[in-house]
Amino acid sequence: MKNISHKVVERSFIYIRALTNISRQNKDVISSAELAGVTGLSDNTVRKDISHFRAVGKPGVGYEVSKLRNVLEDNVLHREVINVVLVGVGNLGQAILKYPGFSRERLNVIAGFDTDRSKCDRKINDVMIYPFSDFSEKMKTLSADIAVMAVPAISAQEVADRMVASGFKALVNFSAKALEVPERVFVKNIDLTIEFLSLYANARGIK
Amino acid sequence: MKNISHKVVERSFIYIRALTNISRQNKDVISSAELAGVTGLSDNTVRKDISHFRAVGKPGVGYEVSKLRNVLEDNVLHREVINVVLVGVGNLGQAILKYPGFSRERLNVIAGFDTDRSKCDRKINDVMIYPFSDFSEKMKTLSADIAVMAVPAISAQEVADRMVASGFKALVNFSAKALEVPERVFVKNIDLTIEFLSLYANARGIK
DNA sequence: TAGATTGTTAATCGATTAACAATC
DNA sequence: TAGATTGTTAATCGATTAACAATC
Repeated sequence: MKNISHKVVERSFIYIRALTNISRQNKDVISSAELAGVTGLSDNTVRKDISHFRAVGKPGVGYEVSKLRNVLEDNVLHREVINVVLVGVGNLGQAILKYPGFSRERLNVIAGFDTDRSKCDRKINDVMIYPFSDFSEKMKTLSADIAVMAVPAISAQEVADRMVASGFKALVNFSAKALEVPERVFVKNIDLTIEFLSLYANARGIK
Repeated sequence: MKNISHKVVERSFIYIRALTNISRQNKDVISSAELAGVTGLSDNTVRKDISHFRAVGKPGVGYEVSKLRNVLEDNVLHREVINVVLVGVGNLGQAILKYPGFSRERLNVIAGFDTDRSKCDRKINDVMIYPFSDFSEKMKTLSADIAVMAVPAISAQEVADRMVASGFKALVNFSAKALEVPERVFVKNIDLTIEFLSLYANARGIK
């Protein structure tokens, strides 16, 4: 279980989801080529990725669906419930609170925070929203794994600092700000504007 | 302007945005090291990226901010207005319709579509929502560059097929489905669940 | 057994980092 | 001029693809 790259981990979750669908169709065995087909990857990549974990396939036959899923889930911790807190309950924040995909995969939003008091002290989609000024205090009683920032770029660094101070090691940053955090903290930047612009540029053929 | 990778294009937009901020501070010249600082990249990467375009820096001095921005904008087509259509006006779709970052960067949502008729024939954030059954017909009169899919995985392939049939070459796919499209069509997959799960796995130390 | 498919090693490809001569 | 910084080439690193012996 050494030196598994972020890309392999990411694809492992894609395999897990595909295998879940496949087992619903009462299919017990799948080849790397078939799994590649449904995930849009190559059979080489599938076999290579799986080989990072415990060998579980049968040459000439393929992979037992449930066994492969178990091995992958064990290795990427898919069995655990992941608690998420959200800072910034604007349009994007509320969409995240209501995102139907999360609960299916054990992602559990346990609290929201906002500086706008009119949004606070009520529930959205069963999730309580608190004033951001209470963040550090609240986090003493809540146990969370990931913090999501759906805040404007201007306040992003300040929010990140508070999260780091509260001990978060994993931040999702939807703002346009490049966050400065200690090396031990993992930041996933999701910048919709950049994604859209670069997709367009690529499709228009900058190459 | 040959063989510019997607990553270089993406970072070019990040540089453009940083340079816009910097020029507001009445700073005329910037070094690769300074630009690296504000974008969270390395000075080597900054210089290497810029070198893909027309040389514009002065050894010993740095880059003229406005000139560098112009060169980058020209090369990644940042001057153009990009028209976007949205299919799926659920929570995530509505957040996209209202996303404040888009208009600042010339991303212009021109229409929304949904199968739920109760969402149709009205405006959300000034954008008209139409029944998805009218998609192909409507697209004959609208001119759009990017199509965004914020629909459930189950209907994603069908929606993508309609978009391809209407001539779209660039799709943003927020669903969990791996889309099958012709090679000429560019797909950007943004799967929030996978992003969150893999961030957590990485932070927990799968390595 | 013959055919199919794994697990793994080697080859390729691409991206990042290092280094430094050129030059402002 | 001396110091600073570019543009570019070379070195390194990592990820993907190809290929095939092992084996079910």
